[in-house]
Amino acid sequence: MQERKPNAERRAETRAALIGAARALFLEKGFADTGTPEIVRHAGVTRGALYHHFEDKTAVFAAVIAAEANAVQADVEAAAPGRDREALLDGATAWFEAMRQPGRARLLLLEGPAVLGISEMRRIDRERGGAGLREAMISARPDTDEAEIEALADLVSALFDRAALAIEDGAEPGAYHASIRRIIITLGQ
Amino acid sequence: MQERKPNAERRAETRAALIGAARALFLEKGFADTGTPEIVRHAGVTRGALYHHFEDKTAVFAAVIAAEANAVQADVEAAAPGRDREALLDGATAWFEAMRQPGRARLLLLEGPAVLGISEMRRIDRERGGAGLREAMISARPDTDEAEIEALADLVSALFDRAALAIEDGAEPGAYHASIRRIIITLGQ
DNA sequence: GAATTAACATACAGGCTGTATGTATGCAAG
DNA sequence: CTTGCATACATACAGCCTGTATGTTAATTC
Repeated sequence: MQERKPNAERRAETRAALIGAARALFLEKGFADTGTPEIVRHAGVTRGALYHHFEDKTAVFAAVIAAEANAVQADVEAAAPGRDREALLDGATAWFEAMRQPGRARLLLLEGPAVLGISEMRRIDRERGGAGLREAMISARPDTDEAEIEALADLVSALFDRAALAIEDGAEPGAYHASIRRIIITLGQ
Repeated sequence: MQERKPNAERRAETRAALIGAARALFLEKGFADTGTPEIVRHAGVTRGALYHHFEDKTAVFAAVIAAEANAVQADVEAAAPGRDREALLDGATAWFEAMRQPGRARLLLLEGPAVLGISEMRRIDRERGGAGLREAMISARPDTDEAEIEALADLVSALFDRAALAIEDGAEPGAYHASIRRIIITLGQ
C-alpha cells in the first residue's frame, strides 16, 4: 500500500504539473494544436485529473495565461519598483525583455485575446500591470477626463503589444523602440 | 438528366457559396466554433466540395479573411479616393465605419492574426490598404529611414486596430477617436 | 472506525477533421 | 460524334479529440 500525500499538497502538485506542462506546450504549439492527451502525458497524470481540476481545456488555457501574466509582472516590478517616470521607462525595457521569451508574445497578446476574449484579457491585465500605465497617463495629462485616460492607456499598450509581436516575428527592435518613443513623446505634448 | 452549367461557372458559384456561408458563420461564431459540416449545410453542398476547393478548413478561413479585407478596402477607397492628408482622415473615418460590421473587427484583427499568423496577415494587409498608411508616413516625415517608417506605419495601424476592437467590445468611440486624431495630427507636424 | 468526500483513473459517446474512393458530367482530341 | 480523360463534386471511412459518466482508492471527518 503506497502512502499518499495529504490532499492539499497532492492537489497543488497535480495542478502545478498540469499548468506547467500545458504552459510549455501552449508556448510551443499554441492552443489549438495542443490536445489534452498530450498535456496530461507530459504532466504524468490522466485526463481525469485535468477535468477534475479544470472545467475544460479553455480553463487550463486561462490558468496558463494568468501564470504567464504573473511572471511578466514579477519581472517588470523587479526591474522597476517605483512609480515615477524613471521607473516607467525601466518598466518598459523590462517588459520588452520579458516578452522575448519564445512564444510568450503570441500567447499573451494574440491567442489569449482570441481564445478568452478581449474583456477577459483586459480584466487579467487590469489586475496586474495595467494600473501603472493609467497612473502614468494621469500624471502626464492631469486635465483629461477619465474615459480619455482609459483610451490613451489602452492605445499606448497597443503600441507595446504590436511592437512585441513584430519583434517576435523577426522585426528589428530598434525601429519599433524608436517609433514608440516618438509617439509617446508626441502624446505627452 | 439535368443539364449542368459549364464547369467554370459551376466552380465559381460553389466557391462563392462556400465563402459566403463560411463568412457568415465565422463572423457570428468565430473560427474554432464553426465546423465544416455547418458551413457546407449553409452553402448547400457537401464536405466533398469544400475539400475539393480548399486544402483544409484554415484555407477557407484565409479566403474569408481576404474577402473581408477586400470589402473594407473598397469601402475606404470609395470614401477617400485621394492620397493627401485630407483623404487620410476621411479614410480613417470610413475604416472605423467599416469596422462596425458585427464580428468584423474580431475576425480581421483578432482571429485572423491568431489563426493565420502575423506574417500572413501582414502580407494580406500590405496587398491592400497598408500602402496608404506608409505613404502618409513618408509624406509626413520625409527625413526618416525606411525601417522606422515601416515600424511607424505598423504602430499607427496598431492604434486603429486596438480602437476598433475596444469599440466592438463596447467602449465609447469618442475617447478613442479623439486620442487617435491627436496622435495623427501631432505626428504630422 | 464508519461514513463521507476528495482526487483522481477508466470507459464511453459524439463530433469533427482530413483522406480515400466512387460517380456523373463537361470537355477535348481525333 | 464518340471516346477518353479531367473536373467537380458526393459518399464512406479512419482517427483523434473533447467532455461526461462511472468506478476506485485513500484522505478526512464525525
